[in-house]
Amino acid sequence: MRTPEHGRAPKKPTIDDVARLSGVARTTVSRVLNGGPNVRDPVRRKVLEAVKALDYRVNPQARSLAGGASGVLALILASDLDAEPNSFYASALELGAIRECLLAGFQLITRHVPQDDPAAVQQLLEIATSQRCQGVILTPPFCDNVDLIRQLRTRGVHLAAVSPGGDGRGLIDAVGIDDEAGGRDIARHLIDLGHRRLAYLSGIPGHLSAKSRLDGVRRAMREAGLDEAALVVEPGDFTFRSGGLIASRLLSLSPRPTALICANDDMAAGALSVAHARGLQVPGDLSISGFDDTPVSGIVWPPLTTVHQPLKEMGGEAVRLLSGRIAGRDAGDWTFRTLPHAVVARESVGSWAG
Amino acid sequence: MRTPEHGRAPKKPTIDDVARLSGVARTTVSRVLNGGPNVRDPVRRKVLEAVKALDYRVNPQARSLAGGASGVLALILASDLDAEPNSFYASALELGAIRECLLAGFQLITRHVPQDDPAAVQQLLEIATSQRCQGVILTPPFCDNVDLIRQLRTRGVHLAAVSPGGDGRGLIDAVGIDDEAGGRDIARHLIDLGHRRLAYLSGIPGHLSAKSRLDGVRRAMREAGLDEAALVVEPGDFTFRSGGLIASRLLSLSPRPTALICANDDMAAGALSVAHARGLQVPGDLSISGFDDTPVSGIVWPPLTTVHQPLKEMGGEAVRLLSGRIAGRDAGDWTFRTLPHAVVARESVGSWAG
DNA sequence: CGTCATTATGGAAGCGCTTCCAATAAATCG
DNA sequence: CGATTTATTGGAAGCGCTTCCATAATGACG
Repeated sequence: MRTPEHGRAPKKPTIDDVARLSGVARTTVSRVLNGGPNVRDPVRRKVLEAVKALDYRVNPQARSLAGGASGVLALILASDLDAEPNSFYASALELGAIRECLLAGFQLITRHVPQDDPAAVQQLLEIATSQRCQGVILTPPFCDNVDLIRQLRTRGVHLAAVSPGGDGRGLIDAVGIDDEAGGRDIARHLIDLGHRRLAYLSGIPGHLSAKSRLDGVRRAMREAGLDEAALVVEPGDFTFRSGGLIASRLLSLSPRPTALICANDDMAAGALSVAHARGLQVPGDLSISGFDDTPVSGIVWPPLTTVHQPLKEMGGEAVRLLSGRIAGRDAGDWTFRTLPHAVVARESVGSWAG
Repeated sequence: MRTPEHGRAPKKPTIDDVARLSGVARTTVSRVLNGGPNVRDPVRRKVLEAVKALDYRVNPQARSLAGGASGVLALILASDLDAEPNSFYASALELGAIRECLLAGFQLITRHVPQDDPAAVQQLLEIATSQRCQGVILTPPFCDNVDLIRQLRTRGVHLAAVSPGGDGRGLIDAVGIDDEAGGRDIARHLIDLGHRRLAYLSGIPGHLSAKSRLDGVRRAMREAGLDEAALVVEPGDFTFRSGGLIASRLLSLSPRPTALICANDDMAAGALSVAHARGLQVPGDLSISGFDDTPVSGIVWPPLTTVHQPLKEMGGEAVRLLSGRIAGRDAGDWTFRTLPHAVVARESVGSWAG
């Protein structure tokens, strides 16, 4: 186990080697390495030279052990190991988080946890404790699980949420867009273009922020003087498949809706496929809008009109919130950081003269 | 840093607590925990009970430090932090690798490294050494970089490759499909359907396995008695964007190709968009095939005929190869494990009577 | 039963680092 | 310029675990 057959695993230099070479105590080297105060410039320089000469790197395992901080953050995503790989939504969040972790010196582990599994909470606690995570980033619907939040806190883990629903906001540091406004904006966009028969393809029930989007859609209808009871709402689960399934159902209605507002881009893509399969022109016969502005919206034809969410920034910001708490920089009330959203008009939505 | 304001970071039990409670020595507990030999059953049981009673988890940092093995593997993917998030290709590989890591008790870190950056090699070495990785999984085009392989080996890192090109196979444990056969199969599929004017949208130049696919396409043409010089080959970079760009160029040719063979699904999706934009019917006026069978192929319209690659299995197998070497189970010659591929016929390819 | 090979268990020394605390050098001040 | 502060440095004690080596218990055997 110690000696690979090929390439003789060269002995790595330790902090003591650096100390010896630069003629100072180990403590001083540690101070230099960690940007501690009270080190005179010539000493610092000497140490840094030795570090370079030896090509020394701190051993993160040793540092964690001694420092009592694992430096590990976890990003918890809802999904299933056996299901499709990362949706773009998850990837974007992860990318933003990783980048920030690199900067802040944290290590990020990403875990996909089945959302409807009753053992999910247990599994999550297991991840957090067995990896000795210092912080956990919760995404919907986990971030809306008050019990889970409490249990993680009890274990001394710091928490941040991405797009928590109404309740979560007072309980946890969080980042997100104004979902209600997002829903209103996209609906108003459609209404302004003349659409009157709208349908909403929603995500999973427990997803509160997606619920807010629906509230926003309803508000837009009220504001436009439309009967919000006329809005057809169909529950889905954010997948391409469910988007298609729901769309099939909706397109058999008569009169059929002229615009489908989807809770995310994947569902919109599914709806789009069904429209194509039925020979409907998009947007001529039917308009379809997505949500998130993931790359999916640019890949399908026609490209999706959607609501942009700055996912990478959201991932990064979540890490920043966490690192603030961990360092003890921030204290006191939970923060909710609202990031800007925007309707991105592409070709999947057109005007309706009906 | 030690005392979060909320939730008082309860002191976690250590191996000594377990030892004390079960009335044995720390060594014995360690033995039980690591499945060591020479522990009598009653003792083992006692220890396990104590573990459960205390809800004890080993501290991975301490274990690494003492054991001299970080337990960290790295998956290196070519891309750019600022570019689009993980393509599905990368995600699938990652997913497979993570799953296997969970089983084998390793921790996986995924890093996206810019492929054309001259500093990429340096960056890679930095990742491997600073994280003290025990093993690194290289994907194209990194797995074809002989110099990189050598340098990592010198540092005592174990290596495995996904889809290395011809050269890489003798240098490193690897997993992949028979790319040449994949290329031949998809080309033959097209040829059998009557297509004669074929074009190939290739990936980046250094990507040897994609090169093999092209060789396969050529072979299929030869075998069908076609002039392989008639194959138009256009260099791309595996992105949606480049697929579109190249397709625009190709579709202005006259006579224009009747089928576009793309080096991956993303490029095929890009080509598909351009075809739509030009009002071409797919597959009526033009057939388009992808490669990889990522979810993209199901999302676009019409769904892509493509070559399935078992990406998740490949990611998992790479980890297995690595873990075999690390444990010293395997020794001797490098393994190349060939996994099955398959042409998946969907709607983006049709017959050509021309 | 004594003897020797086995099998189980425990003691103790680190792994490489941070950090508390004491010690020393430099700076400040009346 | 001696007495205090204050800025720098070093010593030493662990962090929680694995592992080498010694010791004790058990089993095999004639």
